[in-house]
Amino acid sequence: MPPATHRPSSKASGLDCRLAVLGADVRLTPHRREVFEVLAASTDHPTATDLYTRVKDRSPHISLATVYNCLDHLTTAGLIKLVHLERGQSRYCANLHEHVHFHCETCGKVIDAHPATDFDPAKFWNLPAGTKVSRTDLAIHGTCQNCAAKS
Amino acid sequence: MPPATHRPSSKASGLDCRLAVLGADVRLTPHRREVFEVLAASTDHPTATDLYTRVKDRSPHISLATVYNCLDHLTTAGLIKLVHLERGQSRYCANLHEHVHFHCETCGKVIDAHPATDFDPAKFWNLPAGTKVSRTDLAIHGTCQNCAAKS
DNA sequence: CAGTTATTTAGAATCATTCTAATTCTAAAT
DNA sequence: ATTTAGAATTAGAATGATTCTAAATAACTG
Repeated sequence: MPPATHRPSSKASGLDCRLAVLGADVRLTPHRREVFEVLAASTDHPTATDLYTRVKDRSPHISLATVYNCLDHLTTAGLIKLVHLERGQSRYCANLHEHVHFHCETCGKVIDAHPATDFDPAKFWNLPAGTKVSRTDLAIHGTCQNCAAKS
Repeated sequence: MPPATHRPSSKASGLDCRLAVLGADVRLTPHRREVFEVLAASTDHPTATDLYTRVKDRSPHISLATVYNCLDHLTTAGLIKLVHLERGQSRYCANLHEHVHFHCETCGKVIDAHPATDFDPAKFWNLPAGTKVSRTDLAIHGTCQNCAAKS
């Protein structure tokens, strides 16, 4: 094994690659890496406590405060997204492709939906002149396939 | 003055008119009416505690729990909208015209933006077959005119 | 290696919201 | 007008999510 570098994050990996591409400025500590990896492996838009539970399986001593802290740093760095769909816990998402969230009001499930065609919000809404857009969040609420079939 | 009817809400007014149009099913108690009126007169997407403060000027004995309760009923009835833009307090909005929310990440201000052209989310995103859409919430985050000018 | 800075931790604190139980109000029936 | 059942309101307690604090640990810089 090669000698350890100062930063555990400086090795080549999918995550570092992503870091490089995005020019994100986070020090990738082992905990941050783990939180990211667990989130990236999740498709269910987990909450902070969901992630805490999952990460504890690998790092039993991690604290909830650290999970929040890691999530904040990863969000600020643009490596993950924070999603607010309803009252209560925030949810997180590691899908950085352009997408929107479908939220089932019956079972609570959240599904990523990808664009069928180009979408530029500035084309559709009259924003005041001089407004700078940094990101858009579209949430589509309704009933999912499964729940619709049951009723 | 004509004799009082059983329901104070049964008189003609802008609000009743709206109720009739929407076929909403809420008993419009004086508190609910006041919460609605105060929200309708606000353009700043107030939180529950903002509204509590404002309504107290007219009804000093109203409780925060009642404000929450009124807001829940008005939301369920479709008379107002609940908006989740960031972590923390929910915001409310009495603008029922089709619109989206622009959120300034610098000053926190929320501005309604109205459509420049038709917008049908189903045209733009690939939702699973069988999905039923009940509503869409688009939040555009960025820097407002004022804040952009300052920096 | 020593000094400085960032991260992590456990637990306390805070904030937003919901719940509870008692009370008051409303609408309809007597 | 009185009674009744159900809904609305209240104050305060309880809950849940998140943030803060201070101490301990780990990582980077010179």
